Amino acid sequence: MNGKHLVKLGLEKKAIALAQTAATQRETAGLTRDDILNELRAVQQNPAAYAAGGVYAPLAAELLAQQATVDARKGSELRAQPLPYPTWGADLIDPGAHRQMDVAMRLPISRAGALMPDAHVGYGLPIGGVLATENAVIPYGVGVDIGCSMMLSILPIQPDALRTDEATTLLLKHTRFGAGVAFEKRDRQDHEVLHESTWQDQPILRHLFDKAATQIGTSGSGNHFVEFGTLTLPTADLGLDPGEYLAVLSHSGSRGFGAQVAGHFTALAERHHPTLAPEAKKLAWLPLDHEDGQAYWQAMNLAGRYALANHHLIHTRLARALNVTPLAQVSNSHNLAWKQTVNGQDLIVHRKGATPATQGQLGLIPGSMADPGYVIRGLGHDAALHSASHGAGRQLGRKAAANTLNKKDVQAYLTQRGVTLIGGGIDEAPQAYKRIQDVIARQTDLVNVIASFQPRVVRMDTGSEDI
DNA sequence: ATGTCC
Repeated sequence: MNGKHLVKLGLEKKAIALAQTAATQRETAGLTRDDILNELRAVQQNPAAYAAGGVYAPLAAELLAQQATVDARKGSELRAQPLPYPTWGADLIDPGAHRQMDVAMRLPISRAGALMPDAHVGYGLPIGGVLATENAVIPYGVGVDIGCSMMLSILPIQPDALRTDEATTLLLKHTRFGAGVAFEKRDRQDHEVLHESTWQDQPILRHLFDKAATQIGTSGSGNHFVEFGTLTLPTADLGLDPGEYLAVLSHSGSRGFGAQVAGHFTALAERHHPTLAPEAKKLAWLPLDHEDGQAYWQAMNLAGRYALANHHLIHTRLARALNVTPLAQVSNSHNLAWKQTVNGQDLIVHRKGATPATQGQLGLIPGSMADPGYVIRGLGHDAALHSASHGAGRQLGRKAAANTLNKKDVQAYLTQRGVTLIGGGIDEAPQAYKRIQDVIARQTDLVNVIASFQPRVVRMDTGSEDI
């Protein structure tokens, strides 16, 4: 037996060496060359049958590994051309966001997608991107802040009945902001989400429980906020008469817990797809029929419930301090994946900075720290995968905002609109965002606006450079 | 988004 025979079988370097070793043993056992070659062909045809043990086991293992690599590469290959997808407000969207969406639409698991008018560049899927996949979930298609969401509480209080200084005191006393911020043990908040048995189902959830328990009820950094403002309801809805109401609006996420879940499963997804093209690396996915995909799905949904619980605690404390019960509440997640039927197919719809907007569904689209936010009802637009924008969207990146905007202009903008700001960084300046009115105008076929909310006293984290 | 590597 020599190398030539083995090359003829179609074996490669490492496999040839293993085959040679096995063949030598079989020759010693008295088999003819033709018998051995027949055995080798049988191993090639069905390596799994020989992997458990015996003289051909090392060769069989190598052949199985080779096949797995080939399969993985094949399963991770991008389409030559992106599937087409509709865009709302293309005139407001920079080319970078489209380039990212194009890569997402080349994934073999992608089936449909849409770009919302607040879209801008993010990690992996662009912010404002909606992506429907088959039997797969993309951790970075959901984003780092899993379950990031909005909540509005409408209070039985006239807007001018709460003075600005009173609102300021309440926000300072009852909200906590900043990366890494947690409550002291004696101030720790409680919520039923912390009592779910889900926390015991995975090592990473067990590990992150303490962090989650100490951070629940806090707000993070960046664009997260809690604010008092005036809600204007032009026609009866939400079980309320038309009129003006004092309201609390918050933007918050799943804090360190969600961020670490996202990091863990993104790394896991990348290991699932080692041959994925570099431009799609941050779009690595987990199959939902695999235990890793199921684990992400469970952790993601827990982070979604946790983020909403976070809002509830913030709103409950503020309402209690005012000695009132909210008349109505609206909330929605805008960083999450949902099971949804698309064109008759059961798919996974990722919304990364996009508001679910199925027919009649309530949602919240905030503007900026000084511009109005809107309560909307979805119109269930099929091509938008029943979605809308999640806000105004960035016009300037954080660095660009810090470099081009100055405190004086931001203060003037706030003063003109009668907005008091506690904390807040220059990178969150209203001028860093697209005009919310423009963004809303580009999606009149996706949502109906039913009420507007003008911020009055806003609390955010202290940014790298204060305003 | 997150104490930016559990």
